[in-house]
Amino acid sequence: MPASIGDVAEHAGVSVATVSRALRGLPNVAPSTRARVLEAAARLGYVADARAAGLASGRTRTIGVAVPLIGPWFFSQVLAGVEAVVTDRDLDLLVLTVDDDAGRQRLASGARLRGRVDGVIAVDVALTEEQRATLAANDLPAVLVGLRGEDLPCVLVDNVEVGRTATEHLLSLGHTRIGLVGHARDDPLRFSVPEERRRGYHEALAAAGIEPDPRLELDGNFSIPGGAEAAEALLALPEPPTAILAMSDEMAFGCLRLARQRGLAVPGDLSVVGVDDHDVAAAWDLTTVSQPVQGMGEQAAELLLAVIDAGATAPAHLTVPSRLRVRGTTGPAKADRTPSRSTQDAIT
Amino acid sequence: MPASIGDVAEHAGVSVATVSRALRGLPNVAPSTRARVLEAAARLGYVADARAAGLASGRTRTIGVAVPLIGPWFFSQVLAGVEAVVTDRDLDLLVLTVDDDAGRQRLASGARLRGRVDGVIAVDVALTEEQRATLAANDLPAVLVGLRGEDLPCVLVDNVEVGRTATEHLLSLGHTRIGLVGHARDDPLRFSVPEERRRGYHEALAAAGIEPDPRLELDGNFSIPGGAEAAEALLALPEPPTAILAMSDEMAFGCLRLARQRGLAVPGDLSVVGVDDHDVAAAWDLTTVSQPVQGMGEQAAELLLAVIDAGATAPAHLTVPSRLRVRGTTGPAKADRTPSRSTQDAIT
DNA sequence: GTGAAAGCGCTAACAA
DNA sequence: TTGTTAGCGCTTTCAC
Repeated sequence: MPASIGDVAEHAGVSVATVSRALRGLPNVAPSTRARVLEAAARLGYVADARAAGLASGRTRTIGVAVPLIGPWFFSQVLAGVEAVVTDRDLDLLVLTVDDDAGRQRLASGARLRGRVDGVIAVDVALTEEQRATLAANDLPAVLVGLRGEDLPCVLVDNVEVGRTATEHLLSLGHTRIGLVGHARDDPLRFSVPEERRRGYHEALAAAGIEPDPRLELDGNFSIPGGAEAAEALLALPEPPTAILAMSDEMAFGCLRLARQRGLAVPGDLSVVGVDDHDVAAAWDLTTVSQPVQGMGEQAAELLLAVIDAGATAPAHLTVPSRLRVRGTTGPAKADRTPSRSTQDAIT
Repeated sequence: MPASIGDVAEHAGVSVATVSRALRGLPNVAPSTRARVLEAAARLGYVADARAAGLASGRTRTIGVAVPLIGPWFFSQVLAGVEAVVTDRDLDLLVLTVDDDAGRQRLASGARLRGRVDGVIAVDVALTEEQRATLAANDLPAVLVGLRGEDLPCVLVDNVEVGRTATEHLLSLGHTRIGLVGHARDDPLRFSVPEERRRGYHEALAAAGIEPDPRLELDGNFSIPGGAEAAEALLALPEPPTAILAMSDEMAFGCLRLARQRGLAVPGDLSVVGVDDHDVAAAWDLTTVSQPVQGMGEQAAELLLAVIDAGATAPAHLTVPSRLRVRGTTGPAKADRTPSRSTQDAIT
């Protein structure tokens, strides 16, 4: 049975109101009184019950983050970013995974979050148009990361630019057959990231006068094995690509693994570019388009806290910069690759 | 202003007690009454306030996880494991970072957690003996992951075995000069993992009749850059090692990067073995000692829930298995490496 | 099967 | 500067 505020009051010989004030550092408490209260609280090991404090004050001092998954690099980095600012403000962090429509509905309606958090950050949560509206209409302050929502503050990357930048880099190296490894969602209207990156890829190809070849665009499931499988399928094509743009570094790692298994030189036989700038990317010497993932979490948290503190403001749409980082996995396209390959085959 | 239980009661024409019972699925509610209540609740979009429910019931339906950091792979995987079982039981997850002594003290004393969680899992939190005792004496159910605590339930890996297994593998390949890249904590009594792995390394060397060379044991900070730096220093030794045991895969990645930069063949010139079986390890073909990281999180959560549900039980100490996974970064030691190197130098 | 009422432990007006 | 008191919104006896 932990000590309650009444116990402290009794021991300090003051009222509970004074204990509350003294412990929260409010003004209008005599220094001597405050000292006595602090002493009594310390002696009793008193800590205010968060539920009771929250119930009475209307606040929870907790902010929620909704992610589809916790384990993958991207989400763990966003979480770390949010955590940094949340901890800095002496708030707590509630993490919830939202990976199905029931979860999205609960999130949008505010169910399960009432009395738990003062606001929520939804990271790559593929809400329907209607759910977004519900969330916005909700009394719960919310910020979106990764996906757009008109009437809500968002932290976004220009994913069309991401796709275009990476593709232009490969084009500039002379590649003309460029594989695209991404993710085919059931509903691209909701999880729009792959679709936008693909658009950038198409734009860059078009600008170079290259006709996109649908056979070069494969699903990689945003995972390492998925990337490997996609690369395998691409390389099995009659006219395989000389370069691959993977929509995440993890898929790029899968491509690199497959290339190594096939004995292909990178970038000699195959160039690979990723997206993210994963911690491991530099160690792997992977060319990639970086995004400030942790920074996105921080920005989202700042945005959310501003909404919570200031009440409703105009929903800010923040676009964070991406940047091409050229490293060792991309290089010039061979003038003629197929011949040299035939030669190899002949030798074998 | 969200609807309260009173509003629902009014709309359904029953008392608040009945609403509470009906909504929580308790028995002793007439089906027709329950239906009316559910209908009213749905119409009003009613959700019980978690603070009020918690205050009245004494429970929070939330469990806490304390980690030193959120971003690194190991912690994000443990979190994912915990999250899986927590979500399964329809509980919430509060994440807090504890990375300094003030934080450890707060955690041990239960401060900041009162009224927030029903129990806490501390992952690799380097508590002092005294703090562990405080935590154990606390009314807050707690489970430790990674570090031992006599009077608390723990989920552990046999880290001596981890070090021994990895070292024996290298010895069996003929390596005799084996570098060790780990972490030098101020107080190895508190964060004992590196010390234990080092012990296993020493044991294996001793069993092979090899005298340990302190110059071969370096700090790698459990990070990729740290691993690279350590590898650099090791390779700069007059008699460089032919193999490196890195205490984490991330440090092993750093070693591999450095090796590649130096133009060293792996495993031809240098063998590298890690610990963890990081997602990326397989893609990199890294030999490593795997531990069921996500599983450790799950086990810890199960243990904690058992303590919460069943009250105080004998503190279980669970040891999860580690396993050597031989892949491509380890190979036979060259018979004589130094000579061939001199030749190279001469040519250059 | 249902309701009345007493808290849960705190904060925030309002008095003094 | 300090105390009194009325909630915050729910759960939980205890009656009926």
